[in-house]
Amino acid sequence: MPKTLDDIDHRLLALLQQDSGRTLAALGDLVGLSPSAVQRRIDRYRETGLLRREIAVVDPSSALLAVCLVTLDRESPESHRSFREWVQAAPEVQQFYNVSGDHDYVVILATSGMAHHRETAERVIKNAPNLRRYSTMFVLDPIRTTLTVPTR
Amino acid sequence: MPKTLDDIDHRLLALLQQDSGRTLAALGDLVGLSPSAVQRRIDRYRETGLLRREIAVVDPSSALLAVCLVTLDRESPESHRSFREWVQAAPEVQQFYNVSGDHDYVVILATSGMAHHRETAERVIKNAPNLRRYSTMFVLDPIRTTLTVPTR
DNA sequence: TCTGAAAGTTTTCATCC
DNA sequence: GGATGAAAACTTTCAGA
Repeated sequence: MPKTLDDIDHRLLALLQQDSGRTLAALGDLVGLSPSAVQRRIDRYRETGLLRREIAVVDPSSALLAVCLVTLDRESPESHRSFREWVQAAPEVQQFYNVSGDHDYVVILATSGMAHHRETAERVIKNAPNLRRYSTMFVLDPIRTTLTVPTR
Repeated sequence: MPKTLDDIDHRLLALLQQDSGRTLAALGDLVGLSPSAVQRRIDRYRETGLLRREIAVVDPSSALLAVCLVTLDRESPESHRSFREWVQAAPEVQQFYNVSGDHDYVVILATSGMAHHRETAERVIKNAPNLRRYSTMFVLDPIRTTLTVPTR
């Protein structure tokens, strides 16, 4: 249970989401806290599950990104379940959302090029049972790619 | 200039994109290299710009995510430029792609709830000059949210 | 209960082989 | 690519507010 976060917590979380490579001392300077106080707060974020992990970000311009919109044929739970499992098994699936509206899923594929993309789309999406509709938008320019979410 | 990456580089980069919290010793064990050799490789990734930074990942289920598809009215460079600037200025814009196909842009908004979303969509997107079409898919379940890209 | 400071431990960095 | 010593960071503990 995340206890109520104060203003310093929000600033700290925003900083960590932008760049977690800073030292505790540097973070402390930025928010006005001692390094140990900063560390205690970060520990709490991890314990409560608010902070999941740290990752290294690779330059996305070296990859081919594609946003795929998927609609399945029916609302049968089995077809959704098997579709999810199939998609989740693919390492090329960078993001995978169940969404509201005309489509059921948004799948963002990250591949090394068009040949790899075609192979992946074929294997991961087009082979899905009960696939009704499927469209692809290729990313021409990844203007911003973050995972930042607001904490308040 | 990324020199040609060998197999160990690819494995190292995959590990770092999954979780960069590991020590050099742990990484070395996983790929069969000494800690200092691992460090040299990581330094090279940073120098060449392949590795941009490290970030902390906050649990996305605490936020309201929305995938917005945007089409502008004309191909006038000015309207695209001003739209980009306007969108880029908003901290709620988690991802922002220029894409091929019927739509011009995909914008993923991360907000604290529906009230925040409506305010943000109004401010960031609906006020755009030359906005032709705009649709929103709310994320019901963020099944996978990574920034992983293939390195080969 | 939370903060800040200091001691002990681990990791990282630079140089050498 | 590996190994070593030096520097830096992190973790733990403890005293104070």
